[in-house]
Amino acid sequence: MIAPNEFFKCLSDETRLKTILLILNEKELCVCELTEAIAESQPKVSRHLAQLKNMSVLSTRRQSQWVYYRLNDDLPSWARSVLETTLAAQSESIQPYLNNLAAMDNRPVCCN
Amino acid sequence: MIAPNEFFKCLSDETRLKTILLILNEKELCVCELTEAIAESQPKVSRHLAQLKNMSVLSTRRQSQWVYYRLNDDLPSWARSVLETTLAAQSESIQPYLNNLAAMDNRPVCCN
DNA sequence: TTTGAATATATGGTTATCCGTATATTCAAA
DNA sequence: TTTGAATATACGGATAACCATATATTCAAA
Repeated sequence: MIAPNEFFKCLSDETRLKTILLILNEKELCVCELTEAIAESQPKVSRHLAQLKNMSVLSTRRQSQWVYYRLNDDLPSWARSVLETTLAAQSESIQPYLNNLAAMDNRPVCCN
Repeated sequence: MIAPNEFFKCLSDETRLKTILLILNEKELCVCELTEAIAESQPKVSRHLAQLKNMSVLSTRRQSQWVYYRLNDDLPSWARSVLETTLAAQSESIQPYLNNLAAMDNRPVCCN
């Protein structure tokens, strides 16, 4: 049961907020997809994702070499609602990152 | 036009989040009311309020000796919606602070 | 015009956050 | 069983955030 201010702390970093909104938009994404989409270093992305998983905001699924992150199913409904509201207001500003995703070479094929 | 992650940073501190939710619930509150409600030092409360005003989350109105803080009317609707959602989910946990307010001695009378 | 209540700010110190770089781990294909 | 791609973590250093304490400011009543 994440405390509200702790949840907001998760959203207070630009990199983390971007990744969360992209994941919310795409259902699930692996680390290399996110790294490509937001054009940040792999360790930086990975570190923030680990933090979000640790805070129970995200959960993971391993698919051979790839680790897919998605929203934690147990996220409280108020928190999910906050994210949906934010995504709706930011749909335009995340478009460039979605474009990067679409243009990605050798994008792993989700098979599950 | 506050950036979403900056707005969430405002909510990431427990003291700031408490004050914002109380203000949202009560329409407007002065510094001494907030200080009494959440039982924190006056400089601490004042500093956080100044920060929230600086970020355009709150606005102020002077009433002789008292400075009343309220939500900034220009707050983007997504941000206001986030706050409403959070307040609805936290109405129980802010109750003790509302009780402190109600029990406050020499509470300034709002006359405007 | 002095006094006291309400509020704001300055100062210095402590802790938390974030980052780049380097390295470790895991897994599957060769 | 070695190699390379994907991911995770460790380490140091820089900056930001937060706080307690002390002091300044503002205003109205005396």
